[in-house]
Amino acid sequence: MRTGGVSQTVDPGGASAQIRDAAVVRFGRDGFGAGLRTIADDAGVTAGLIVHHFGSKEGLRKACDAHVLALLRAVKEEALTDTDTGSLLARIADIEEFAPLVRYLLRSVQAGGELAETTAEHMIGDAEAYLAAGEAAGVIRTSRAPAARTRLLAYQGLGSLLVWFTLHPDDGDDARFTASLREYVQTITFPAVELFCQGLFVDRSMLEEHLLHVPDPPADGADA
Amino acid sequence: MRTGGVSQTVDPGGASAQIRDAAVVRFGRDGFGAGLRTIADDAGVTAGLIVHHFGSKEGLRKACDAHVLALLRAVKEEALTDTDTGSLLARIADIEEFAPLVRYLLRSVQAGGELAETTAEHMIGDAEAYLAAGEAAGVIRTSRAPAARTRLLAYQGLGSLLVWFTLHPDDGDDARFTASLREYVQTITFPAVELFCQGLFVDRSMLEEHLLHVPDPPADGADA
DNA sequence: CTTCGCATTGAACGCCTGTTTAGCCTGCTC
DNA sequence: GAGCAGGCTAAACAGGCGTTCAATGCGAAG
Repeated sequence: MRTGGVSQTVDPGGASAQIRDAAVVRFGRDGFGAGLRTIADDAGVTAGLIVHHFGSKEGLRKACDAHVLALLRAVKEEALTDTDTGSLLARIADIEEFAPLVRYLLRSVQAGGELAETTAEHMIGDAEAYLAAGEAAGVIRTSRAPAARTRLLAYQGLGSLLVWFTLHPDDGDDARFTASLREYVQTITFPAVELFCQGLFVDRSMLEEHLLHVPDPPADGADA
Repeated sequence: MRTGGVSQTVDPGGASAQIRDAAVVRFGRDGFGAGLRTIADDAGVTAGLIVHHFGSKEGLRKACDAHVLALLRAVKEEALTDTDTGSLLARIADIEEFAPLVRYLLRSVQAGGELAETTAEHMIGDAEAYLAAGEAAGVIRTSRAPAARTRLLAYQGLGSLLVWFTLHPDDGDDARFTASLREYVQTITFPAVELFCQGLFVDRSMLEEHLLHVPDPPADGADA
């Protein structure tokens, strides 16, 4: 109904918004190799109009990037900070309306590029805030390399979600995508909690060995 | 010298092997969107010959998949089982000769498909063996959901490496790729050891809470 | 020496890509 | 009502894609 293209009576935001929305969906489904004509068909317009509005395909993608980023930022504001950023994303995608956004975001991380970096930094920031709050509340252990730990957790959370996403292809079916993410959370939550609570090794000998060999643990994990 | 294409005096394995090797390098560098003519140029042949030998582009990719998988399997046999499969991959890629193979593998995981699944299963198998050995030796804690824990660790290891790989593009420079992976290991090792030794939370209350809500933790993490 | 077979080539094909261009058609302004 | 502006379309363009095909050259077998 929304993507009909023929009967947009209210026309929310004009045709360019409609194109952008269709592009987010199509890019998320098929990746960024999707053709302009396909997107144009989805939006009920022509390929030329896309170029007319966005200059080029890259312009369209940047518009999508900005749109998705802004929308997810707004949504995240309302949600409480979650234990795991991957779980947070999955929970957001559970709201049917936002599934395409999350899918677009994952495709974007998969493909690399500016939004991928922004997303990673964003998740690192989230993790940092969560860890700091936990440390202050006394429920999270302090680390000898806090920044590196933050980065590790963010990469692990985003990365395992990405691997799951890559390995469980939905055929553009939002319901399947949502169900898959739900299954991901269900599969991963318990072992994650277990790992975070009791670690993996029975003693700290390995850690102390590392501390001997590298007296100065990496202070940060930032680069570029 | 090896990829010269003009002066293959010994011709190891024939031209089809040469094409395959060039394809592994080019696919690893540019992704699977790389054109047949580009690969043909790299190998010093024509696009038609590739199709003649491999039937189609997909046939070429499958040949690359099989080749890379066989080669990395052979290499891994020689190496001792490492703590982390990501570290193992990085260490293999450190041998200059194998960097293109690892890059191809990561591209493959990034793109999804059969080799991605095989790789994931492979890493899960490695992790399982490592964890079982550790449990038997009494250095690794037992889990209430061993299979799910194994899967989590494999996904985290592969996923964080993949995110790093995506976020740190080398321009097809093997040295940069190798250096990047080395930096990855260096960045991630300490916080990983710390996490595995002491966990993240100061007590087990969160775990016990989960055990109350879900009296039967997920026995396995397998699907499909 | 001839003949066969196979690796290999270069050109062509049809399709799809992003982009450009010319023109239409609507609605607003004077 | 005339004229202009701009959203929008259809067609064409140049280039890349994977694939096909006829023809070449070479090396081995008879």
